[in-house]
Parts: sequence; structure tokens; C-alpha cells
Amino acid sequence: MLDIQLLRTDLDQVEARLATRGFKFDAGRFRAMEEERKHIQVRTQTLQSERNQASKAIGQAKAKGEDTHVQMQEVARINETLAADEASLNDIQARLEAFLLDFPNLPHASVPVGKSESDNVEVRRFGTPRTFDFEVKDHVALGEGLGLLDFETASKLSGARFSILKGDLSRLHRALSQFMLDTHTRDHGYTEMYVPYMVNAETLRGTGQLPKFEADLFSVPRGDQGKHYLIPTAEVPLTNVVRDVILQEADLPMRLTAHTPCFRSEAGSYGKDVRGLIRQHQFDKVELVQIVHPQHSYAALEELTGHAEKILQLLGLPYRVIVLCTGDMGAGSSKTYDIEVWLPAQNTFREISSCSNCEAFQARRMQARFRNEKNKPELVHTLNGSGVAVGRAMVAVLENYQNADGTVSVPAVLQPYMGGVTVIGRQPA
RNA sequence: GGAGAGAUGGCCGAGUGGUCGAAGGCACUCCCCUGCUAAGGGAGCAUGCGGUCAAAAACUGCAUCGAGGGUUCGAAUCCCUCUCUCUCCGCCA
Repeated sequence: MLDIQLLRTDLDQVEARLATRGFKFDAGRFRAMEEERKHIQVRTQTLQSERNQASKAIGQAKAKGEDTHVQMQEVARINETLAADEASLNDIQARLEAFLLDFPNLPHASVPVGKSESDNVEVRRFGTPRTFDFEVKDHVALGEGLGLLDFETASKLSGARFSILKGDLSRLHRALSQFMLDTHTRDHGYTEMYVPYMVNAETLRGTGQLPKFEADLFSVPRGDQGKHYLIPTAEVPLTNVVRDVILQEADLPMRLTAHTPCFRSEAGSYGKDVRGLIRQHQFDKVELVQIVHPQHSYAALEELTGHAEKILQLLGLPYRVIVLCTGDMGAGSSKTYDIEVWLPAQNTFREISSCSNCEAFQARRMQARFRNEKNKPELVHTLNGSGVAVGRAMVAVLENYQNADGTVSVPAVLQPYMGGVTVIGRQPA
């Protein structure tokens, strides 16, 4: 959600900056709604004021035992027009809010302008892709070859885009998330959180998934009314921890992390990544969230991105960091770095983490604030990033650490989490 | 699932139809006093959204006492619905 004050004072700038993201902002419509709002609001509040004064006078008159019939009729007359005014005020305010909730965030000045992912800019690389003296297998061939990855049974249970891991592969998956959590809590100053996997609509509105992206979510009906949504990322529950909270400045920065499953309907991705574990309805992720002072949010973005990178460095996985262009960023973000890990079977880099500074976009929706130097409530800035996607990390480990015989070596940092297992081989069923 | 109690400002807590955005306390900020270890005195101190205004400050209006609706000239206070919290019973990992 954007600052409505900014819209009122600098509409042209907002329009121009949103245009760089391919968002067509109907300024004329906004102006018209604002004018209508102002007109109705002033009129309504004037009437309310009159009513309040008159009612107060009635109370005072009654206390003195005076007759108040005339005054009561007067207020009744005010109320006749007031009811309609209040209704139209509610209506225009709801329409304005819906209009504003639809807006994406303004991109930061340092974000390259572009239309699609082809305009994203690489900022750095780590590691050198390994050269193989045998034909590389992709993670599906590896996993299924070892008898540890089973899409067929998963589809019997749940349909497409689900998977079953077995034995040491399942353990590798667990080892990865444990390793990530330990690293972030021990070395990067994050507090581990266990959070709900089902949340209400207000929570999703806070982080920006609703109302616009409902189609991407799974939901479950809740008895008499309403529903719960399955979280598409732990960003949602972690960030909403501070919804409707006024923090002390000393509380900042807050660094939170959680390992959760994530559920995405993947509507609109038909035909994309149908093979393998890359795009599933259910996947695990260790998420990083920071709640920070507005002055420090860009430093925090660099830091948070570094925390995610550290995981890949320790795992010895080659990657690159790219900055998303204006046209490719998520709606809530002002600036996003994607980290892409090297997948030898695809001979390409694939996204494994996305780290964003949302500035006050989510904070404004959530009314997440802190008391600043002047003791005034001020919106915090929120950041989030994958630290990192567990399933995709496992894919990367499988492919990058595969051996000629179809077994997979376990990266050194994971071996303690694997009970000393150094090579994942074929296991008896 | 059954029965009961409750939800008020950053926190605690008073307030059952009118001058209540709300006593008192704690915390916090400023000032005064005081050489000392939870000392005393005074003042200030909710949030959101408007209007005057380019903006800040200032002034001012409206809304908000869990949420929504209703009764009333007037609702924190009365009525209805819902949500949440707590206690007891049942069930359960």
C-alpha cells in the first residue's frame, strides 16, 4: 500500500514510477475519487459535529430539567440526511482503499528499469560450476535411480506437483533445513520461530497476498464462516507478528526465521517445470524476515541477502545474485535480489532465494510501527528472503554432488546432520 | 462438544445512558528539587483519518473502549450476532 499523502502531493511521480513496473495507474480516476471523498467527508463530518453538539446541549438542558422536544426534533432531522451521507462516505472510502490495495510498491531508484526477467542484472557470482567427466543426470533421474524419490505414489495420494522422499533423501532434506536454521540462529542473529501454517485473510492482506493474489493460495473452509489460508511462505506469519504493534526503537532490528512448508496453487504456471521438484504445491523453506528502522532497510537488504548466500557458500553450491528489474519484481517489493543456484543438468542458474525490501509497503497495510526519536509512531520497514528454499537446495545438492555411479556425495557441512553418512547410495527397499 | 467469566490507552485498571477519549496507578518525556541506590514535586503523554496549509508547526473536526449490526436526540455503558481469551467438564497428540 502506498502513502496516500504521496499520491495527493506528487501524483505525477507515482504515476511515472509505477509505469516502470508496467502498472498503469489511472490518475484521473484517483483524482475524481479523491474529490468525491473530500466533498462527502467534509459534509458528513460537519453534520456529525452538529449532531454531537446538539446532543450534548440536550443532555445539559435535561440536567436542568428544561424541555428538549424542539432540540430533539432538530437532531432527528440532522440524522435523516446523515445516515445517507455516512453510507456514501463508507462507500467511497472502501472504493478508495480497494483501489490503493491494488497498487504495487514503488521501485527503489537503484532498481534497473525493465520489462521482463531478461532485463534483470547480474551483480555477482560465487563458485565455479564443476566439470563432469560423465553424463550428468538431473535430480529426478538421480532420485528415482536411487529409489528414494517417488512421484508416482505421491500423485496417487495427492495428484500432480507433489512428491515423496524416502530414506537418506528424506534425511538430506531434513538435514538441509536443520543446517539452515542453525546457521541463521547461531551465526546471523535470527530468532527461530514456530508459526501457524494456516492464517486468516487479514494476515494475508498485511503482507500483500490478498486481495490481489487469492488465486495463488490454497484455503480451507472454517466451520460457520470465513476460511483459513495455507501459507504460501513463512514471510506471511513472521512479518505479521508485528501487525498492529507499536514497537520501541530499541526493539529494532528484529530478525526472525522459521522453517515451514509452503503451499502454492501455482495457478498460471501450467506446463512450467512439470518435471521434478522445482515447482511443487508443497515445499519447505527456511525464511528470513527483518523488521527494521526505515533508515537501515537497504543495508539490511544487503545483509539479509548475504545471509542467504552464506548457506550456498557453505554448501559449496555455485550461484549468482541478480537484481530484479522493475518489471519482474513482486508487487510488494521496492528492491529484490534473486539468488540463483547452478543446476548442471539444466546447464543454467535457477532461483533458490528471493530477498526483498518492502520498505513501508507491508508496514502500512499492517500498521506496524515503532516510536521514533520524537516518540511519534512511524512505520517500520520490512524485509524478507528465502534462506533458502529447501527443496531446491536439495535438487542443487543432488545434481552438483552426483557421482558417476549415480550416487550422491553429502556436502561436508551436512554430514553431521546425516549421522555421518557421506554418500547417498541405493538403499534396499 | 457442554457450562461459566471476560475483552477499556504502551501496561495495569476504574467507569452500567449525557459535560467520557475515558479516573487512578505503572512506564515514558520535560522541568524543579535532591549528593545516592524502585526518593519527592510539577507538567506532558492513545491511534487513525480529515479541514485550514505547498509542507512543518499550530488550530480544529470526525471516528475508534475486541468486531459488526441495532435501540436512542445521545452508547465504553442497553440489545443482537460474531471473534478471541480464561476457568471447569468431556475428548484428544
